[in-house]
Amino acid sequence: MKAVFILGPTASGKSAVALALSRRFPVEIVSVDSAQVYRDMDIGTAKPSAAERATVPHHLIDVVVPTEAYSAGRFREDALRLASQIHGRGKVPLFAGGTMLYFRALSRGLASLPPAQPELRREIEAEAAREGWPAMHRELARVDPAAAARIEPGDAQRIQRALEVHRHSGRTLTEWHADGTEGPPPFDALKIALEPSDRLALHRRIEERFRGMLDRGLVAELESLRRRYTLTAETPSMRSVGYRQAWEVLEGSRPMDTLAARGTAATRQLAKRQLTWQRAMDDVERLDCLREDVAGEAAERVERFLRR
RNA sequence: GGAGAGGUGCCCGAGUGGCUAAAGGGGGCAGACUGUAAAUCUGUUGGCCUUGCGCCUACGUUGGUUCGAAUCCAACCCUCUCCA
Repeated sequence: MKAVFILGPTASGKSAVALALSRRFPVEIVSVDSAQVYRDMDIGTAKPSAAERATVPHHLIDVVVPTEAYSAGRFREDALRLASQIHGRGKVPLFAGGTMLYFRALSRGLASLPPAQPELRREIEAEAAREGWPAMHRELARVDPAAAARIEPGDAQRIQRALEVHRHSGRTLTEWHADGTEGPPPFDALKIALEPSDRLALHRRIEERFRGMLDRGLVAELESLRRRYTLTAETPSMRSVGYRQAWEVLEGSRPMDTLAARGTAATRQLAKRQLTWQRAMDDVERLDCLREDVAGEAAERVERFLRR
């Protein structure tokens, strides 16, 4: 069993490479993208167009509504299930995207942990609102000193998660982690990482791309999302790059004319974080995404890999 | 032409005599990261080096008051608002 991974920061041209590969090899594309999973969020997540999606099956796009929450754990399950279905059809899954935690969850596995408990999260949130996160961190230090030592007192999200796991299961996060992870998936993967040889060139591309999103109506898309769904600034989908900045404009807390600059900066930061992950990965083939013929170079690797 | 308000580090912005290389935010840079990850958090951010309670440069410009000025005074330059 084989699979191909194409990972890279935003605006590195992953989708184009994936599509090019799909014309030469019997693949189905599985998106590895924590924002493209949301239905009706099309412009800001740079989803492949309907026409592109018609040429080759794309999976894990539009799988939840924007009010829902997705997760790394759910991604792993979905991805493994899809991989086996695709293999069953005699094809090769092509995982393409930029959510590095999802890639990691897929290739190394996660510790088996209880999933998110929305009611508990609300409960913890309410307590934190009363007593402050430092107090919650102290509580964590009592039940799970190792986790508390690892997690910064200001890191509300991780404190919440650690307390949630403990309150829900009676076992600490540290104990769960000690059980180890699920391990690698049941297939061989060729991992191709797209990396820009020149960060500034990528930054220019990002700026152009974000302005393009504004021209195509990112703000109008968000307005329509707000009409159709019950969303808040804290809804996970609304915290994604571009939507968050546009949200601030619609709320009046930021002037419209700063949107392009703020959105571009946020996208740059995203790309940087993605690259940090990528650089730390081993067993990946690195290709310069700025090269004219990246797709061709990627195709060569895939050719060799599939023939092996 | 007259009356006000204002010019601070890459940007925004606080600061009315010493504790100020200058709060805070943004941006930049670096780092952490196990079911929210396009998330969340941490550090750093004038220059130089012999890395020192060091030297230099810096709060529009020039000059002045003072032991000491981003902070007070004068003149000048520029920006904005209102009146003509």
